[in-house]
Amino acid sequence: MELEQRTLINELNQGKELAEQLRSYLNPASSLETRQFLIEKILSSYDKALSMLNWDAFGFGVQVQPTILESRHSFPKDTSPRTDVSDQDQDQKTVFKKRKTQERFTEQVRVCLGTGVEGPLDDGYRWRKYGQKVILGANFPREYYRCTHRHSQGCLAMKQVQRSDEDPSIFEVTYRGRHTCVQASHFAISNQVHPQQQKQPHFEEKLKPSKEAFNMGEELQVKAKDLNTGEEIFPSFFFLDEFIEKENEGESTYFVGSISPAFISPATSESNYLSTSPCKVDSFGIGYDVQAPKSELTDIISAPTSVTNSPVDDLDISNFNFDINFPFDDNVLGY
DNA sequence: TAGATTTGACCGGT
DNA sequence: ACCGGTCAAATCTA
Repeated sequence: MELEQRTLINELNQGKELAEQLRSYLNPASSLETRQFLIEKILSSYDKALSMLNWDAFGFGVQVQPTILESRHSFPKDTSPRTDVSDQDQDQKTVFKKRKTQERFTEQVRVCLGTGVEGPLDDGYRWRKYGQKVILGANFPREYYRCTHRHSQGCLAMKQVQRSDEDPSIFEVTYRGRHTCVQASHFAISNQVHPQQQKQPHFEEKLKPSKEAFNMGEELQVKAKDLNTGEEIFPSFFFLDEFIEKENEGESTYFVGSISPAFISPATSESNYLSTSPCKVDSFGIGYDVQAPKSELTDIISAPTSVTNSPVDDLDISNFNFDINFPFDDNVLGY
């Protein structure tokens, strides 16, 4: 808390000083690069400060600028982050009322068996398991997860994972609430995030046989394209290469393609890269597909399967440890 | 040592 | 009373 306050003040002060520096460089004699450099640093400082305020780390109870697009269905107001420990008792009493009113949706995640994969693949968010329950009539226990940043950022997103009885290769993942946290991509900018944030989600830790395949080298570039707009999405948490709507027994379904083998193995062929077949097996024997009802999926902002609403949209990379002395050059700045 | 997981206890809804 | 969901202390792990 104290550290965050100091960091916030530091960022704001830095922004002010840089703005003053910039003012002194406004004469035509100074180079364009210098001015551009200063502008970027100023923006970076303010982004960091605003990001911290968005976390509500100081209990201001306000969001400076919503970082997540509003859902068409509004979420309950009372699910805002808890800022007072003394609220815990009352929170405990009202938890079930909240549960009923909270937005939720379910997706099915298929994982090919016999590959050492024992659970759904990483969905891009960091989750903390808080419970496991044997469900009546179900062969497999239900697992309960909440967002790792529940306490640090007041994020109330949760999910349940239930392995299907009929098809053990299918995991039904039910998401509740939406992410209000800022999560760094542990794939794309893992070299910039805090060491604690670099730790891979537990699902990935279970992928012992294929762990090397998931080893994100710094040189590995991950790109995804939204086929609807042709727009390139980068970085992507989910490495989705397709986002195709199809009709399925009268029910509209988003069919999200398999994890790109290009992600798992950059050396695999391009034909695999565009595969959408369920449980596509790549050279490492890993497959993945996701299905969710369109009507629900589109309502859930935090839905990890939503390309347009991936956490990346909420994440300004400048928020994460861009050192103030980071040597921006013209290429980086894009001028 | 901090953060994650496990697991029995507890709670509220039905 | 039963069941699903959550808590929290104990334990694990990097």
